[in-house]
Order: sequence, then C-alpha cells, then structure tokens
Amino acid sequence: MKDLLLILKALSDRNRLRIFNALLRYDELCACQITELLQIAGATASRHLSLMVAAGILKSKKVGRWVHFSLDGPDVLSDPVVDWIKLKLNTSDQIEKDLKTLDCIMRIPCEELSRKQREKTKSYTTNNQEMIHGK
Amino acid sequence: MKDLLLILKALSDRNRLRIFNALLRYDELCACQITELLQIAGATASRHLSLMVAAGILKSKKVGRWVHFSLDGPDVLSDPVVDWIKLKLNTSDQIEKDLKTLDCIMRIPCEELSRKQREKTKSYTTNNQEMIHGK
DNA sequence: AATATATTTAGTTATTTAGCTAACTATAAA
DNA sequence: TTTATAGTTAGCTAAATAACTAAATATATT
Repeated sequence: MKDLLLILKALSDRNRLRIFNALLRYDELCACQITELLQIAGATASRHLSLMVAAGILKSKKVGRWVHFSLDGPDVLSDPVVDWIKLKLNTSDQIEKDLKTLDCIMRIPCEELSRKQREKTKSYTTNNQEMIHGK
Repeated sequence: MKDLLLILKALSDRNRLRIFNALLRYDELCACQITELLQIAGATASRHLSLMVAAGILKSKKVGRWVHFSLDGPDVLSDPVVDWIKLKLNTSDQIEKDLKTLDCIMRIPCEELSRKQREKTKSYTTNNQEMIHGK
C-alpha cells in the first residue's frame, strides 16, 4: 500500500500531471524545460521531479550539467494505466495549451531557457553584486 | 485534468485505499461498518466516503436509516485500473489484516456496531444529560 | 585553478487536508 | 408526536505539502 500511495500522491498534483503529460509527448526533457513549461521556480520544479522519481514514475540521468527526465518502465505504471491517464487528460484545456507551449520551448536551446530563468529571479542583492563587480 | 485530479486525490489517502479495498471484498458496506474497520470518528469516515462519491469512485444509497456504499461503474475507474490497484494493494500487511477484520465485522449487526461507536464517543456532557434525565 | 552555471537541498511561509467534537438532518421506533 | 439514532455538515486544530529564496553541490568553461 505504501508504494501505491507514493505513486498516487506523485500523480495527484496539477503541476506533476502537467509534467507527466509533457513526457508523454517528448520522451526526454531537461529540468529547465519543465521549469519553463510550468513557470515556477526551478527549485520547485526540481522538488516535483524528485517526488516523481522517488515514486518510480520517472527516471533521470545526468547529461553534462543538465539532468534529463523521462517516464520509467511499466513496472510502476502499467500500459493500461498510462492509457487511462492519457484518456482522462485528453479533455483538458491546460493540457492542450501545454502541448503547444512545449513545441515552442523545444525550439529554444537549454542555454537560452536557463539564462532567461536566471534573469527572472535576479534579486536586488544579485544586481548589486554585479554592480560591485563592475559588470 | 480536474476530474482526474479528483479521482487521484480521492485514492491517495491511506484510509480511503482501505475503504476501496473493503468494497472490493464486500461489494456493499454501510457507513458504520467502514467506521468500525478504520477505527476513526464516524464524521471522519463520512467525509472520506463523500470525497470518494464526489470523485465518482463510489456510489451510495440510503436504506432506511443506514447508508450503503459500493464501487461505482467502470466509467471512472476502468477495469484494468482497478486490477492494477488490486495488484499493488496485494502485498500490504494492513490490507491483509483489514480483510480479516472485515470478516468479523460482517458477522455483527449494524445496530450493535453503531451502539458500540456511540458508547465510545460519549462525552462528559452527554453522560451529564443522562443523569439529568434520570436514566 | 578560478569562475560560471544547472540542479538540488535547506529553511521558511502559506495553503490544504485529515482528524476531532458538536450541532444538524432525516428516518425509525415508542 | 415525541424520542432515539445513523449519517452529514460546521467549525476547529494539527499535520502535511507546495511554493518561495538562499545556500550548497557538481559540472563545464576560461
């Protein structure tokens, strides 16, 4: 029951279902792409992803300085269960919108996505540091 | 996505999985039997049950002064999904123990279960009222 | 070697939710 | 028709969790 609870809890969150759906479309995505799709802090995306990995729904691999995530094998979610989720996700506006957004995101290199995300979260102190360093 | 989230959240709780499992074994149970199995306050059991009904996982019908709950049709949880849940529940000690407990509970009439539950939650004021009424 | 940077972890806060008791509703029995 | 009772709803508290920023870690570039 404990494992099942882990799996169900890993799926019963809006943002984590959006991650799941994204990985049904593109079978490998890096953390920065997920972060861009969800428009949340990178740290928050990372926490969602690690929850899903812990439940066995996703697997991750390090590729240089990036981490790539993908759906894990059928031991945890059998194919019929995945099909059922797909079916239930079908009618959602958000899911449909996400797929379009994803198509755009995939055309942008990760370096650029990450830079964009870094800029966004720049704080006063960070800007200040840059001034101190004369940039 | 909203419906799917309702369904997944309705399932991702330990006590609600225990309810689900109980209704796989005995396809109709009344609220007092569920309350007895989970050993929680009747009001809490009622809240769990109504969440599951709202998600479409269970249906309920009023039978005199009792309410009977059962699994709802396959529109919400398809048969393969139910099978998958069964499979994942299989290895749990709690689930195994529950099935034995249930067998005992089913031999006790609802009137007796309810009386037992009423006795348990008697408060000081209630006892006091009884004294006032001279019982 | 030193610096930059993608992701994770730590620490905090706000929201959600599971549990309780008490009050309420609807049915049954006296 | 009054009283008892099964279940639900309301109102509360404590625990779990999603979000954030800042600090830490690990890899790549200069």
